[in-house]
Amino acid sequence: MAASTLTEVARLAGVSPATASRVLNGSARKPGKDIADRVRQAAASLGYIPNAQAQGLAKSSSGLIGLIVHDIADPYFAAIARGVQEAAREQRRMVLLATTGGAPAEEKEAVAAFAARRADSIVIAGSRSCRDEDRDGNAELSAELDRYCRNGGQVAVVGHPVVGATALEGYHVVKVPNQELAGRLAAELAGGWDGEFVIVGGPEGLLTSDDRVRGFQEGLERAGRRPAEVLRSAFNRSGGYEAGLELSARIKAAQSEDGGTPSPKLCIFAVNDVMAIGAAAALRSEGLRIPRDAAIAGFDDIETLRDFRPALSTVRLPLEDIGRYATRATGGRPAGGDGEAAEGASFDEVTGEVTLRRSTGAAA
Amino acid sequence: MAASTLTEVARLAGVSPATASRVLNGSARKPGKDIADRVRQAAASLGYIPNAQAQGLAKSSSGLIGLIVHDIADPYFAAIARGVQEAAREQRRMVLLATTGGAPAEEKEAVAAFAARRADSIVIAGSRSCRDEDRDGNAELSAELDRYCRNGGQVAVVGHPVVGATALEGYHVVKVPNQELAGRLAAELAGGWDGEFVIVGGPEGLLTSDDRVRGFQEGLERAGRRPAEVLRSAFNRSGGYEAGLELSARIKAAQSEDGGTPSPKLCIFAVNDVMAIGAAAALRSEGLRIPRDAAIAGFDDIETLRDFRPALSTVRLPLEDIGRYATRATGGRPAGGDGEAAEGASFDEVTGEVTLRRSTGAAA
DNA sequence: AAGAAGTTGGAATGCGCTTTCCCAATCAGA
DNA sequence: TCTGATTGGGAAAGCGCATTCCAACTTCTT
Repeated sequence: MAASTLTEVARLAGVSPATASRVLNGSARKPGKDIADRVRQAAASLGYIPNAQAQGLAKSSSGLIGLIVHDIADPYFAAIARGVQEAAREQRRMVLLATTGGAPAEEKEAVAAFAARRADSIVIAGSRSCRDEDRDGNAELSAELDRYCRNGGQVAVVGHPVVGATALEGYHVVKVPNQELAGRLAAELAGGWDGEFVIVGGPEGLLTSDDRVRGFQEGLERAGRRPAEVLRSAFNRSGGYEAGLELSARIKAAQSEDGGTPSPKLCIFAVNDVMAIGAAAALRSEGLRIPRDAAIAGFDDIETLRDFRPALSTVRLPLEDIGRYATRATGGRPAGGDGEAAEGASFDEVTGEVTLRRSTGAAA
Repeated sequence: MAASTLTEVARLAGVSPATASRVLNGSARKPGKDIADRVRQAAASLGYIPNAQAQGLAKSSSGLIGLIVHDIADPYFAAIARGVQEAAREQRRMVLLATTGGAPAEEKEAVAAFAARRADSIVIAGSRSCRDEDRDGNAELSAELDRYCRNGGQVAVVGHPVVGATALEGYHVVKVPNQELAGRLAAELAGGWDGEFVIVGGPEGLLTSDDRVRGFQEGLERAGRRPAEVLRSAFNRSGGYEAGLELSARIKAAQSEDGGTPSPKLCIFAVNDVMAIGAAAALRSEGLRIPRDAAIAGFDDIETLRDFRPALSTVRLPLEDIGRYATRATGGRPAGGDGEAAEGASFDEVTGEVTLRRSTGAAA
């Protein structure tokens, strides 16, 4: 028994399908009150649920918004997803989810799949990559996005524009000032710290990581410090853990070396919170204490990690808002509405806030 | 410029749409090699992307799977979502996401929306509620689910069956032995603890919470302990925090009361990890230490929380698997396949594992 | 009071694709 | 060489809905 159709409802109500359609779905033309009631009643008694696919086909628009993340279980993406979800709800649209592990080739597949489903818009979160191995993937991805936009799709990407993408109409970027914020973090850290700095970064070519590394170095330079060494590992907790082990060894070596007088301590900047937590776990597993033996800071201010002790110094990013903005950017009228300039690509920018806590020796 | 259509491809290839359809999408009939190549080439040169809506309409099946969670940013749901997503990928389907905050009425809306989109199946995660205020919502939800199943939809719910739902064909439940596991946790805890127990639970009527509370009490009883007092608050971090404040006051009072000789310490069981973390944060903010002044245990073993110190005793649940199983249960052939019995509703069961850690004084 | 302007419901068309059903061509068997 | 069985491609009928165009009314206007 398939679900009942508009035609059945119409027949039961003794009207034409056209009329039934008009009353059941917001059409410009409102049929007479009595007829409308009859139709509505018929629909209710049949348990009629409009077929969104058919509606979509007829109107060529689906009420769908595609969300692309690296990993939905990563709290960073989960937070963004929440924002997207909320905004989608406001706009009475549903979100389609795709996870790609961050590979541009996979992302291209996801875009194609969304396009096939005629999603009205697509939100892409997760660091862009410009690594060599991703060159082809990026090219495919941007080609796919181009096509999607040209066919009237809206896309918003969080952070960086897709590598190689041309800025056509319907292409939005929610910019995240990673570099600047990392610089500010470095500056504030440098203000209260005499020791060396070391950066735990993701693989080279991951734009988000690179930006944060670069910004941090700039911040150090402005503060008159020498550049920090950069350790590279995976952009997740285990990457942080590995780097942490490496650093533990160094710290211990340094400690035993200079016998009594402790050398200036190390301050570790991990380019995101989960890496920082991983690194912290590694230090701890090696018997080191934070911030006694080393300070540590992250980036993102992941909610679930706020109860971590010692509280992690980090840069708060309005993750949920980012998701919301990205969604809204793709949301309203197609283009050139009443609002601000809306020709071609649009760029939103959010901001963050340096948040010093115990892990770098801050008071609270 | 709308995306190109099958007909255009067919025209370019000089064949009929029927033939084009047959070669481009897995049909039983395979056209001749030369023709197939021509069609494929035409499709490639046009950048043809099949319109999934139209396909869905024609075949009445969408390749969509709906996922309903309370909150996608909650790590519990995020983990389940990851499992669902993975399984969906295996089945070459896409997931539609809906968040409801746990209200049955909202869940009903979500089911209706999924039904409208003709999702092939629906996975519902998140505790069922049997509170009075949700009575109507539950009734609507189960009616909606019934209809959905009767129309050939597959639904899998995690934990408990939907309150009031009848077990028809296509209705699956992935059972989580909350009660038993909580009992085991209580037993193990009682083995190494002399003091009192207190339970921090969610609102009464939240089935998952209730089960865990009940199981814990049973475990205590079997261990010859008296039943624990139950504090109720919200089923999230802030609920845990509030309860934690309340408990802090009591602990302090008790401590000051019996001057030197410390009274037996309190062991707090929070019915999920985030509540436990909240409670722990509250104790800490009141200057209490764990496990020195009180022990604490949670439930779920949320991944992001594993680096929390002191490490949280908890019950590990295979969250990702749960999502996977639920998805697979709705996945394969409609019913009565080659596998096990498949008439009517089906029930899968996962299991968990008590994991004692530092927060309750365990060695490591 | 008669024609213009505005309503209101219905018939018909099309969205893009799948899937019978049909027909011409090919092949095996006799 | 002819018949019956296959095969391979095309024509056409929907899938369920929105929407344009029409026809039949109703309400104003002068």
